[in-house]
Amino acid sequence: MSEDWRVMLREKGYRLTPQRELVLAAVNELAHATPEQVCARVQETASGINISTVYRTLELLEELGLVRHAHLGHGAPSYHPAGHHHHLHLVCRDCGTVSQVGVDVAGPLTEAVRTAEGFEVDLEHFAIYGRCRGCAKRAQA
Amino acid sequence: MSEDWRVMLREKGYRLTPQRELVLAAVNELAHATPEQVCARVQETASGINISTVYRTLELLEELGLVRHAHLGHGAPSYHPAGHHHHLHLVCRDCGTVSQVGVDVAGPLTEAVRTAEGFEVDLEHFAIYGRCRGCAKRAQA
DNA sequence: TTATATGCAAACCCTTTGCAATTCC
DNA sequence: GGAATTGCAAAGGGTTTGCATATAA
Repeated sequence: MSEDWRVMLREKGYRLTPQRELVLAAVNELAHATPEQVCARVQETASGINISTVYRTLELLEELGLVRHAHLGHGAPSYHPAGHHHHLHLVCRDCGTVSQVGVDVAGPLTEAVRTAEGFEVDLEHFAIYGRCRGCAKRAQA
Repeated sequence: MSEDWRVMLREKGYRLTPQRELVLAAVNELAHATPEQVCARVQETASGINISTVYRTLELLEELGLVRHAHLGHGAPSYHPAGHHHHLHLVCRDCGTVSQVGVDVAGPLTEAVRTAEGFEVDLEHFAIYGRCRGCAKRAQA
């Protein structure tokens, strides 16, 4: 499975470039990273790479199903390997901490919305906002 | 209740300005609007108002609990009156349509996350991403 | 009177685009 | 060789900032 994507690239008429390999490797290593962070990582190896190449490459890798992105806040999105097992992101409005929970907690909501609206929910795309345990305690004090 | 906020403003040491009245009125009338849209609406009455005043005022009104904002997509946030009864936003990844459902569908998720993580969920802040009925059908075809 | 609020212009962050130069196949 | 890809620089959307001017209280 690790080499398949090079084949996939070619089959779709794309070319295999060092930049594309490095960007994919960076996303895999960093697990959750903004385009800026991916760029910084790649520049450790290939100092010449440009931020616009990173953006174009992330878009391509996402189209190929190799990476995905999630919006965890008001800033830049976060890219992660598509292979990672699924999880929701919990973002604390006060301290900004990001934690994760399995998608299964969303089962009833997903079902309810599907039944009521015919809408297919993808809760992984946007973070779930709220207050973490510590900040919730602090807020009610 | 409609005039209370002027009192609240003063008590906190803020001043009552025409700009603040107009921005609040615009949010109430538009129900869901970006800062840009609020600005445009206010300019119908007071052509001189500046976009930075709109940003500053929306922040203030939110601090006072008079308006709230939600992130419905990658673009600008959407401001709405705080009084409105609560609802979640469903955003279709394909056609972009925004629909609404009551907060109650989120009950089980809210409970599960609270129990498991001590995290207090606010599902209204970020939209729920996915595919609306029409686009879901189209996608599987 | 005087501290707060405004308008303006400039800067900011994040992202996209046009185009000439480069590189993969 | 020729099309796809890159780097660069410039522009774009959305937002924030510093500062002089205006205004509510």
